[in-house]
Amino acid sequence: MNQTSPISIDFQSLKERLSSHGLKVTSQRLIIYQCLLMSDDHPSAEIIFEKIRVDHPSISIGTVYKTMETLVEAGLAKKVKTADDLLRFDAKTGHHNHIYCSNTDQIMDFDDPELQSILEDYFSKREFKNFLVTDFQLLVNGEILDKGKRIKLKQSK
Amino acid sequence: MNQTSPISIDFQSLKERLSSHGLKVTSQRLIIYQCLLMSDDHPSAEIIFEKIRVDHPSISIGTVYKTMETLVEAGLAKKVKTADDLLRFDAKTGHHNHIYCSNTDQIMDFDDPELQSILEDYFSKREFKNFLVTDFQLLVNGEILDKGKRIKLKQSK
DNA sequence: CTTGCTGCAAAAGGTTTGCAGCTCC
DNA sequence: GGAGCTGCAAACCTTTTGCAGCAAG
Repeated sequence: MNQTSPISIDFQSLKERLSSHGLKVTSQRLIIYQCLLMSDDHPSAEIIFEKIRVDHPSISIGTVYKTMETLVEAGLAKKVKTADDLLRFDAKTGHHNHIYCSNTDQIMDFDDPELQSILEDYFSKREFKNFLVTDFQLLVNGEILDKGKRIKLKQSK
Repeated sequence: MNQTSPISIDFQSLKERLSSHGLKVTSQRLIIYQCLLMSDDHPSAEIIFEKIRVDHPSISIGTVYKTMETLVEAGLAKKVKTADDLLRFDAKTGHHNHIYCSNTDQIMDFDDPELQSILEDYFSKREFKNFLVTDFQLLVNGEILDKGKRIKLKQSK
């Protein structure tokens, strides 16, 4: 878990990825998408906005929301949600599970081929009456024991 | 899945359950808790409010929110969240998984002892460095094939 | 040129909060 | 009688929307 993304994040490949998904290439989309790809912490729209704003003060929060929605629709990002709150995003669109720490509010990727095959095996055998399974995801909740490394990102609640 | 709750829902037992959890017994809490227990569809605060309002027009939405929060804190209810949106509630506090239909916005309980033991087995063997697993939950996404039975509850989106 | 994206500001939910009065214990 | 609930309304925050102007293809 927490490995770096295998996707190259130079603007040229991002441009190609956007246009191959039928999206117009704009500087805002490139920056937002790049920011998401460089984040391994499943940022919210607000967090992406704050990060980008440092270098691109004219960006607007509405654009971030719209772009995230567009990326999700295009299949270039996924929505993630925890037992607590807030919508957050993930550039890894392949199947994987998540670990959520309720103390620090961190979401970490949790990729384990063994678990994956256990679950796929189970679902291939299991029949659902009148229900088509499109996707499944395991969310592991718990607490990071390694204290003091991070502070809670959330604005209280 | 979709079995009726094993919890008795007469006011006397509800009173006892509330006070044994250190909560004052009020008519609003009894009604709200009873409504949640009788629901197998993981209602939102808004839905509970609408259901209750029919017979108890003086109830306020703020009370419903506060009471739900209180019940969750007391361990008498759980929060549930889907890949889409909205916070919803579940009176079943024991470990179980959920099935979510993105077409109708229904959340169904998904209790399978076989799956449960597979997962417990996996987690007992799996070690997490610096992470204490308190809970895990599988969310199955998909579509109900049995069309026409229900309409989407959600107010668009 | 035309489509569709951006920025702005206003609006729209859903949820929380402050407070006075009332209830339960 | 006092702690702690309730109802009401206002506030809050995140997200969405409408629209005029602008940029990409």
